[in-house]
Amino acid sequence: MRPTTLQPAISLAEQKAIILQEGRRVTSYDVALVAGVSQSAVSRCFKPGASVSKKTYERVMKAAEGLEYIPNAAARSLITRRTNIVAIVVSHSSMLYNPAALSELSQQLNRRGKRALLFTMQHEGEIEQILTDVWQFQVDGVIAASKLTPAHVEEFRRRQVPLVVFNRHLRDMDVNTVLCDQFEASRALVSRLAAAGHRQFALIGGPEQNSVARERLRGALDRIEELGLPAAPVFYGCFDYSSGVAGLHELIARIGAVPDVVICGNDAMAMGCVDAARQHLHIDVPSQMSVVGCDAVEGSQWLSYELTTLRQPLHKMAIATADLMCGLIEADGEVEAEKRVFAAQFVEGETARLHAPRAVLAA
Amino acid sequence: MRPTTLQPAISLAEQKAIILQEGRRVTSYDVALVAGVSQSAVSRCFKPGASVSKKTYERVMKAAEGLEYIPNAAARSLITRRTNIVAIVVSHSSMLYNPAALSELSQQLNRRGKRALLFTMQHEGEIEQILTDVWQFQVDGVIAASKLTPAHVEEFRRRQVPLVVFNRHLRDMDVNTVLCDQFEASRALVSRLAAAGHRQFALIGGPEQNSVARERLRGALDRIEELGLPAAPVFYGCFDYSSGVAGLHELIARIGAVPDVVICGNDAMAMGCVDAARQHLHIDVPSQMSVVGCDAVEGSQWLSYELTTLRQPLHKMAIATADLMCGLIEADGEVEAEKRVFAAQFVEGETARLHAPRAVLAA
DNA sequence: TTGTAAGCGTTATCAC
DNA sequence: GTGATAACGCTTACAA
Repeated sequence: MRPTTLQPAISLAEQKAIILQEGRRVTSYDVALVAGVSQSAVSRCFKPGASVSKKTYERVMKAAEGLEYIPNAAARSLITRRTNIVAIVVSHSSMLYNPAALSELSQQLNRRGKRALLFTMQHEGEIEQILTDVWQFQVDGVIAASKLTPAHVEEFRRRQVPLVVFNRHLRDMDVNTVLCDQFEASRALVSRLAAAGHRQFALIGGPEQNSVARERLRGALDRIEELGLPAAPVFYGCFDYSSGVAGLHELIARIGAVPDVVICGNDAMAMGCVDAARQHLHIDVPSQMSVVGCDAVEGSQWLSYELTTLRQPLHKMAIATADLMCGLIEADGEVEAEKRVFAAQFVEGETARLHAPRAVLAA
Repeated sequence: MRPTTLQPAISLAEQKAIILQEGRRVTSYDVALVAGVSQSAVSRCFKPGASVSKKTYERVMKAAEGLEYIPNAAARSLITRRTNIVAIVVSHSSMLYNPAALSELSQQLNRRGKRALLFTMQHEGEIEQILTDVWQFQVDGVIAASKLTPAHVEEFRRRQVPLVVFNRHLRDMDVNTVLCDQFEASRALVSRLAAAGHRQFALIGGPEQNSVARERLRGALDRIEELGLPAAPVFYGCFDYSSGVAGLHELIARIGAVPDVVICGNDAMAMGCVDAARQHLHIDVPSQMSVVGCDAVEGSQWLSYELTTLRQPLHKMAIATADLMCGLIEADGEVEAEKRVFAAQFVEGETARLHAPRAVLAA
């Protein structure tokens, strides 16, 4: 380290010239030199709640401003073992189909003094590579909206990196989780639709590997069986609009008739299904067939759709996730894994018939 | 630093136990101890293209794997002055209304070995706070999709942090920029619509402060005037669906008649406008009135809308942005500011009449 | 309250 | 090729 000789304070302009000439960055040492104090005094001035005299503080701050000094986070984190960075791991598709979630998460983290390091993946398989990077960057924690194996979770524990799983159901894993109870929501949805007289259900689900999509399907199928309704065919889509279009055509072919109601794994597919019904097949929605989505994204409530759907309390979930994460970072050690489960909110919309018709006609 | 005594190599298990007991992280020093080499040898093994013998390399890697060692990026960046982190500054609204842009950018950066540190802002005013953070984190560069003052740009230059402005028009500023030529696209759009016989234009723009929105308006107004068409009233919305609905009502009130065509600053507003026309006002689109959007987002091409709009080559723009940024980081010094301008692609859709009717009737 | 000095975990520059 | 050793810019005992 450079000697911390305490000279009577060099002029700001002089020091600025030196820095510029040497082509280096402004350090706390430069500030100390100009302010005429020790380097550690400068450091203390930038630490909230440290003991510094008013006089010292002012001289340091003046010098710091003059030099446009800003502490180097890398150097700080090296010793504090905190980066104030939280990684968010998210798939390309959840970003496209539910951008609000990422936006909310990022905002809630920012509000708590954390920054979001974004990792997007095309395929869930890229997780290995991403985790290697995550370890390198020494992030304070990871918020994952992606599939994780027990081995991955175990590695988080070993490395003592806090992990919160967002909106994924990691069955039987002891891991912090914030999610919406898709299973229960789907069950309740089926109950309500059945009460309105719907009997033949058909399902357009998300990708088979996706845990959220799976839960939604499971809940619906579970309740359909429980109620003794006719078996519901399932079409596995990939969350995009065209899956909804293709799904409806396929399901009708399989059943050999128009189903009473189609439950879709997200809104984009539901809107595809509505459009296919109305525009390709001239089926009136909801009088001839009901369609239900999931997520209540922006466009789903626009006049051309007014989709019947389930809204996830994204804002609350983001708050819970950020709180949980910050708690874990503070705790800095063994804490019981916590699961915060939220209920989905039903959005009535205009694409499902929710009351029994005057006279229920048997087909 | 700890002494680098060269003992004959300690056993992996033993060293693991020590680390666990001391509760510290695995360092290159631990790996060196187990592999029976110097710490600097370990460092070299993790630097691509460094000169190490095969034998040393293998011993080091074996020890590293056994200890699950991963280099600490903070320590590395302290000396290399590279963090491999690029900040992306983006407003809440562009994230919601154009999530694909962020997704593409993040992906292109990842592909080039850079990570994206995400900064979202609610209001463009938060930029000050964000920049302070950006300097702290010593990011290698910043991609900004937000308004910047000349003072901000100057600070980037002073701090020698590469800056690429994405899809914003910073008039008269010497700054790297990747954007779509909104002005020209709007002019061309008006020309085409005028050729199809539209005379009375009306405009629903984005927020007045937003530079992209402003360019779109300017281009349209410019060409409308040039063609000697009737003055077009402007409604300033805020990029959301309801602005489109409100905008149409307001514009019709102002003109005292239904305009021939409404040009909207983005797709969400255009879809609002289409819905308001069809469902509130019973105006047929496009036979009685044309509506044009901008961006060609996901939902705009769905059957219920099939919006006439302008597509920005987002993928290409993201590639250009990432390339430009990486080039700047490599160059590490004075480079001429570069502006890469892309042309918007016209999407015909079904909400605008694009050919002159058989007989053009004067009102 | 303040200054001294010892790290944090790397990379880079040397001799050997 | 390899190992000492000096940075990088900061925080934090500890001594004064």
